[in-house]
Amino acid sequence: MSAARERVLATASKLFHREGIRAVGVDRIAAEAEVGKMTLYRHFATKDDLVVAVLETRDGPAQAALAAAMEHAGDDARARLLAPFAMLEPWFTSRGFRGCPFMNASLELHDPGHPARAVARRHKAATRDAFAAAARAVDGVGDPDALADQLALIFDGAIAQAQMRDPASVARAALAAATALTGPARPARER
Amino acid sequence: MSAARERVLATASKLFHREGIRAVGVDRIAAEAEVGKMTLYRHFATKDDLVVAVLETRDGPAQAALAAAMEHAGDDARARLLAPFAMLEPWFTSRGFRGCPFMNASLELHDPGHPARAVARRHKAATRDAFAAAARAVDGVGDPDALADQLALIFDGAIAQAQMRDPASVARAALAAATALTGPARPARER
DNA sequence: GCAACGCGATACAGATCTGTATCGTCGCGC
DNA sequence: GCGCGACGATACAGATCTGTATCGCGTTGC
Repeated sequence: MSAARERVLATASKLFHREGIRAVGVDRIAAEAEVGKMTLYRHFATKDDLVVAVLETRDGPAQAALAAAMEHAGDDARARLLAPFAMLEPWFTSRGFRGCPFMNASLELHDPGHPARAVARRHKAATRDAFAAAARAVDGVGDPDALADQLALIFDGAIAQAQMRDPASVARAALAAATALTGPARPARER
Repeated sequence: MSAARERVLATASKLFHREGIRAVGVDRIAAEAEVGKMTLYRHFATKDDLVVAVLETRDGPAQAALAAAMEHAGDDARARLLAPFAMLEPWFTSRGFRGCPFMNASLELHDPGHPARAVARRHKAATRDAFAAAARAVDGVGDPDALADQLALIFDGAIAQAQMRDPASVARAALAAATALTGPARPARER
């Protein structure tokens, strides 16, 4: 609604992701958003409220990007399920890669009761459900829900490890593991 | 060597893990370690130095715990390789579970050049190598190094997700994925 | 018995953080 | 044309953080 509010959200989102939540103060956010500090506090009562709002605005686009990667993979259901893993390597090696904002927030805001962590939990549940829906479309998958749990696990593991090991080899390992767990292509011929 | 230094290290390790690195100040560490602030700064020139020292003292015991879990699994090489994944569920559901200190530090200390992140990288490389060594002992594993990459990925993914999803089901998914990727038991009979 | 050193306690400097208070101004609706 | 509300700027309060400076005590080696 408000242009100032949008500028604050976009600036905070960028700075939080690039430098961390605790490392960026509200003064800096207001200055870089070219907004008075009181304007910021009129829209977001506390910094925690701003953090929650930032994560909530990031959830939609993040899910859309996952869906777009699957959609872009074409008609084959197995290729669609594995498409997110194929895009990990270019993502990890892209400039400014900083991991998953929801995971970062959860681990940085150490208190388990922090409201931002509830947003992260919802985001992770939605991601897992997207994998489950895609897995149900693949022939020969015995337990799509169990497979979705495993793929979501690999997905987040790759994002976490990409910041502690060689990102390209982590991405390749994730794709290999996801491919192996999904099973061979077109086993329907067997039946 | 110094008793005061040991108390500082132990106290910092506990507080950093429980409440986060940035959330705990040096005044609090000195007070809870029953040590003067200047004593702390005589042993560790800066807080970053203390953080690095804490992580370095945690590396040895962490590797030892992994090795002990494998050792405790008995003689079967495949069971030894999978033993770390079998212990995830009790670990995740134990009181005070706070994830992996090295991963937490890496994501909390957002700057990629922070010296603590180098310690975390070494720790993760050592963990992967432990998986690789165990994988080489298992019959029927085609590429132990590739399998080690995948298992390390799942291990860290489980630790990360355990803080954002139901820990017990995350642990079960990790064990299932690791088991599936390692392949069937005793395929040597085939050849 | 004494000198030296490690240690604890405390005060301080300087920076930074969240959140509030105040004031002037601009723009839009009525 | 006018009043009201949103906005920008700035100063401030109070807390907290890292790192330094200083002083006095106790223990230990010689």
